[in-house]
Amino acid sequence: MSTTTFPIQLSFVSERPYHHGNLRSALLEQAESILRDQGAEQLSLRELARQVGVSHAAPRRHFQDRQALLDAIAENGFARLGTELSNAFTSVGDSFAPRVRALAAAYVRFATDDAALLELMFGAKSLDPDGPMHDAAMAAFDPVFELIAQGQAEGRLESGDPERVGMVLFASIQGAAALFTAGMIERAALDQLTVDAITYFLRGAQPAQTS
Amino acid sequence: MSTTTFPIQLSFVSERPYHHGNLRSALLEQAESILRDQGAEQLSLRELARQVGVSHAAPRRHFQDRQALLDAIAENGFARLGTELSNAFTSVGDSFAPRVRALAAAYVRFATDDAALLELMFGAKSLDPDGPMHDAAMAAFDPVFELIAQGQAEGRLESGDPERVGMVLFASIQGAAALFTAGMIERAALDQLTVDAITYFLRGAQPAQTS
DNA sequence: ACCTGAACACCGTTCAAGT
DNA sequence: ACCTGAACACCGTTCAAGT
Repeated sequence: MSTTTFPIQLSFVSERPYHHGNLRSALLEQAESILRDQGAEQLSLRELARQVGVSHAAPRRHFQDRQALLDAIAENGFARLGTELSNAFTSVGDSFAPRVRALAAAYVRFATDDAALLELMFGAKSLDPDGPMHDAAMAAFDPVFELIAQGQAEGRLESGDPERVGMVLFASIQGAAALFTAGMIERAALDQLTVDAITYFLRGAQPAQTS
Repeated sequence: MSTTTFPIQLSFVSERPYHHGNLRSALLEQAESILRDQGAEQLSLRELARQVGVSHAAPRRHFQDRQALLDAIAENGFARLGTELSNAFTSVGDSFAPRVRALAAAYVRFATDDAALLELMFGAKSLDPDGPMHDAAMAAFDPVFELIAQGQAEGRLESGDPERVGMVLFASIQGAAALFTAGMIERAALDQLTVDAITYFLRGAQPAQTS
């Protein structure tokens, strides 16, 4: 009779002995799954502990309170978003316009795949300037600003602080995803909106006509 | 000895006898105030009832559950947003560009004045197509689409479904406000971003050059 | 070091009963 | 019609105690 006969959510990540050494990651993993399926409001520490198979007080060792757990999830989210944007940037050749489309598509995919996570990430108060998560969050968007710099170097975008120029693109894509996850527009309208937002951005952010 | 000696939150709206006839609006008003100050998560039905001076079961007569209260608040929000956008549209002369700026400014003001309310409005599941609140929500943005139609009629915007064209502007302004309320950018950056979003939209949505 | 069990002060929701 | 009070099944958080 081994001690772990029940195949309780082994999940993707690990097949280690459980209970000792990786409670923290088991909690995070399960919490992310609940978040995705039920939303942040339905995420209860007690239920989470139950599903992972520990007492309701055990999570306290790893997360001081509910908010600390949510913050940790959000931080994971920014890390994953960063790698996904980075992948999109490098996996599509090196011309400017396709990269813009790939980056926007990657962001929209991330946002719509796990709307509750994105909401959590943007709801995290720790995001504000000088907050502990601000740098990690901004780092995720580095590929966007790098791309803007490329567009400027190639004369396709007006000059100026890449963060300032890129923020316009970022805001419109973020807004588009928000309209979809809020249910205001349907999937097809989101795709159309994404294309339009990119088109208008590229035309609107061109250097002033010189002829 | 009158029955109402304590001046418990008389608030703005009414000075009617209280307790009889207007519990519903008293609850809504107080709930909106709590929402603005503390956020939706801190809004407890029991505490709300306490503050309004009724038993914890009394709200049930007017709101079947917590979600119904939140939905009602969101609906009020869309109504108020509608009138504020409408006011912005009509209170600034009738030229196109100033109207765009006024509308954007009004939206940003609404969003940043009461971020928790906007989050609630966009979080309301009842927003999706065929949901009970979708029409009321879309109606609030009528001034935006009307303005787009004006821009098209004056040859300043490319033709096409005004909803499609306007959605790009709407998304970018909404995204800008979201970046601010999330704490990612500061107030000054939001103002700059709003200006840039409008500029890029106006240039990018121009009819194709014909010469 | 890591986890448990009991305890405390809250919730939302329901329902019989009061006026 | 509108509200109350008790009850139920949950919470998050804390803390002494176990191994």
